Amino acid sequence: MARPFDVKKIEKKWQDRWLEDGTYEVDNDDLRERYYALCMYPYPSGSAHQGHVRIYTFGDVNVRYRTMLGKAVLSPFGFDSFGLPAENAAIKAGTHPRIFTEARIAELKSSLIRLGAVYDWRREVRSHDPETIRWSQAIFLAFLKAGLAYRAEAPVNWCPGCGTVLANEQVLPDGTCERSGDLVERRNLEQWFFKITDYAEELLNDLDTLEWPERVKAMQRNWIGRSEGVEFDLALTDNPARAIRVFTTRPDTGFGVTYAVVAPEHPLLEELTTDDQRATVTELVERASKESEVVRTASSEGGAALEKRGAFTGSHVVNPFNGESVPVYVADYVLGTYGTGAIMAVPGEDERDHAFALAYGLPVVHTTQVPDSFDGGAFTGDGEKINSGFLNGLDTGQAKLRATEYLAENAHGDVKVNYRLRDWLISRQRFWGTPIPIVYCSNCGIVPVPDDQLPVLAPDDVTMDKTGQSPLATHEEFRNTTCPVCGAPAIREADTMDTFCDSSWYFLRYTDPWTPNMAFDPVEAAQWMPVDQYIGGIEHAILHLLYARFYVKAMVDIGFSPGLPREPFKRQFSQGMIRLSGSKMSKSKGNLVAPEEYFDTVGADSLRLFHLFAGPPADDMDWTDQTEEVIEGCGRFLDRVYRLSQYHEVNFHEGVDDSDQEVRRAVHRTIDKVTYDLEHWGHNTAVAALMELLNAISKWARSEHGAERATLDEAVDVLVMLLAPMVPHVTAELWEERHPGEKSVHQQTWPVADPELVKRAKVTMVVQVNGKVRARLEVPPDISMADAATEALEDAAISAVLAGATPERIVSRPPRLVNIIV
RNA sequence: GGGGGCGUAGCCCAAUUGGCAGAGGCAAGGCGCUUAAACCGCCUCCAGUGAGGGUUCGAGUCCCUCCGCCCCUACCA
Repeated sequence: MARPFDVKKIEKKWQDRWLEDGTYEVDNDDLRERYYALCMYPYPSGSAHQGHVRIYTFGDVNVRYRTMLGKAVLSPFGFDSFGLPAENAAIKAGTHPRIFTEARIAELKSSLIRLGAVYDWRREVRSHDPETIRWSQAIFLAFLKAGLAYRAEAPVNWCPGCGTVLANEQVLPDGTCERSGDLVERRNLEQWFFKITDYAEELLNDLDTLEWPERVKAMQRNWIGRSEGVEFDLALTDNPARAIRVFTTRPDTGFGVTYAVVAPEHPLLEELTTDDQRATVTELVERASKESEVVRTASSEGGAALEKRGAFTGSHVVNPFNGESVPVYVADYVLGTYGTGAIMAVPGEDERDHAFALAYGLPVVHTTQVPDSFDGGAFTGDGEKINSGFLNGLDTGQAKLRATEYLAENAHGDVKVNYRLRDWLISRQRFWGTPIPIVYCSNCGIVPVPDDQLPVLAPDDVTMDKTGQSPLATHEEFRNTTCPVCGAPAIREADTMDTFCDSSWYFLRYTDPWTPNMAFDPVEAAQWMPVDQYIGGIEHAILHLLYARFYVKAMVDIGFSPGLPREPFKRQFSQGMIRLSGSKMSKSKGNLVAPEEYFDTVGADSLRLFHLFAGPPADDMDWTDQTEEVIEGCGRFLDRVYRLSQYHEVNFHEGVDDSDQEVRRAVHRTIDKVTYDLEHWGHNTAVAALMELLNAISKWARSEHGAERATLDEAVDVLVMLLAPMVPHVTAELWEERHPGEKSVHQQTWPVADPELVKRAKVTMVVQVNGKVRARLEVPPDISMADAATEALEDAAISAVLAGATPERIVSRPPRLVNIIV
């Protein structure tokens, strides 16, 4: 038997119709209840791969399902079209990144349309469009004006061979450049930052209000990394007026301080270094400053094991707890960017300090009673204080409090909360990004480009390679300008903004890309926001989602978009990734499986159904040898639906009987099940339930006894409607065949289960004796505890087993089970 | 090192959240249809839940210990 329908023909037919009719376009004055459905806008890497298919299928099911629930669904799409790959590809191919990027966008768009995913394309946003650039720049300037943007020196990866700055991803684990193989160095450049740390506390606290996967929230919490402790002074032994300020979360271990450490970047290092130590200190500082971040971290498989390198500065400080003088070291394991850039070292209770102490022959003192089983070097657990003067005998918690008070009185101690989160470095020494709209004037300093001169657009004729600096810096015409304030000759900023800036507000632009002279009308945005369901890859769990949250909070606070909720994404979902032979399927890994061949053969509906059915949406999925067969199985299921819908080989009888009632019940239970599953990300079990329903209807309708006509009509209509969000083409076609002249299935109202029909008339209750199943009884679902027990005891099989014994205890859990203990 | 997750038929996965281990699918085998094969239809086979212990009338589910795999993060004091 051949396939009952022409897949390619009907898929094309409906895709054209959805586009032509604007079926999924929604206007801002729509009176229905609003729903904002959003998938993360993708970097346009070319035609879709299975990862795209998966996310956009989930997204599309949501859009179509919410629409059938009667909502005005905002379903926009756009492209994160700035970025490094386009720039590199353009350099390689000798073309312009825009040409390259727009060709990739066209490919991806075409894949999406062939997948049957529907969007309001009128609202399309692309990062590299001049209007988008304009508003990305306006937001930057608003941040600058509000004091949320500032300039500071920061290290970058510098490749001497390429004469350019590299992103961390371009540096290989051994610290060499992926293209030239040269050893990458660290260089300090003046760069722009956003003060995201101002929002650390709120970003952390508001996580509790979000309906996001726990693992994503956990990742953000770890990234923000709040820690409470004490900051205090370690006075110099030789000059008590001077002190090194340190931060610790373990003030209780103060008596165990046997040395102190400052970071190589510490401002006091110069002063601390004595002449006889200068040579070694300088050597260490130089080495540390040259090494790229990648090298510093790449070899750190299991951080604590990393070799600790340092040098004695020649100075000593006084431990405020016991008055002892301890040496000050400089070491690269202390970071200049965290806390105060200096620490008190407690080798008895900190593993890193212990490793350093061991390497440099420094004493180790334990201030916590270690358990008998402990045989390691540093004990980081809690316990009774020892060797700790006035803290002796206290537990860790009490000792922390007492030590904090002591430091406040004796060492300028202050309770302090530190965050791991750093300010966001947004400068990129790249061409293919949003230019930072700043001019440097020798008279006026840093001058923002006035609003009426936005957007600042990069010229097209820029050399992108081997320049020694940002590509834009080499373009004289762009670079040389006049100061907007005083009119004197001035220099334009040549760096571009991190592409995460673009993706931090694109979802606001979607809500109103039309109003002239505005990024979006805040009133319109406030009507749609927050996003009701945001879907995207787990790889964006931290940065993108955190930056976007920061942007929205900041934009509200500075008055750029008043009235918006402070959290942009109410519900977030991260679908699992697809693996091929063990590694993530991605363009960079070159292990893609293109969906196009499936569109041409089994069709988009079958492929969609496969992705929905393959497993729990949040779980990773392996693309295996068997996958092909499962996809075909999904196609077979659709064929069976099609034949059933046409009443192929179906028999009929007159009048409604028990068999018809049973099917009606199955239909309504399935409505319940599928609705629940779509709300709770159980797409795989929803599909299974629909397969089960098809089996049930099919068996009944094709039996000799046959089906009652109206019952079958309802059953098949419901089946088609429940399937519609998942397999939109075939269901649209079937609905049209079954209901010519009526509105499309996608405009139908989502079926509602009749509670009376969902209830089961009879339930099988298991009767156990001592945990062993001895009988099964058909009982009403609302049977009482007492009745359940009575019926169980009265059962012939049970009394036979009991043989007159008196039950010691009867556990009655109606209507599922009764367990008789003798 | 820290955080999160997973482990159930040959394979992908269910299990009403503590109540009969099996819903769905793939594969395999058989039968029917067919000149034959594919397609199609019907049927069958297959695990006691990674290992061990605990709580409970009852554990795949809760709690400990261990094993294996995956993801994130990492010298953050």
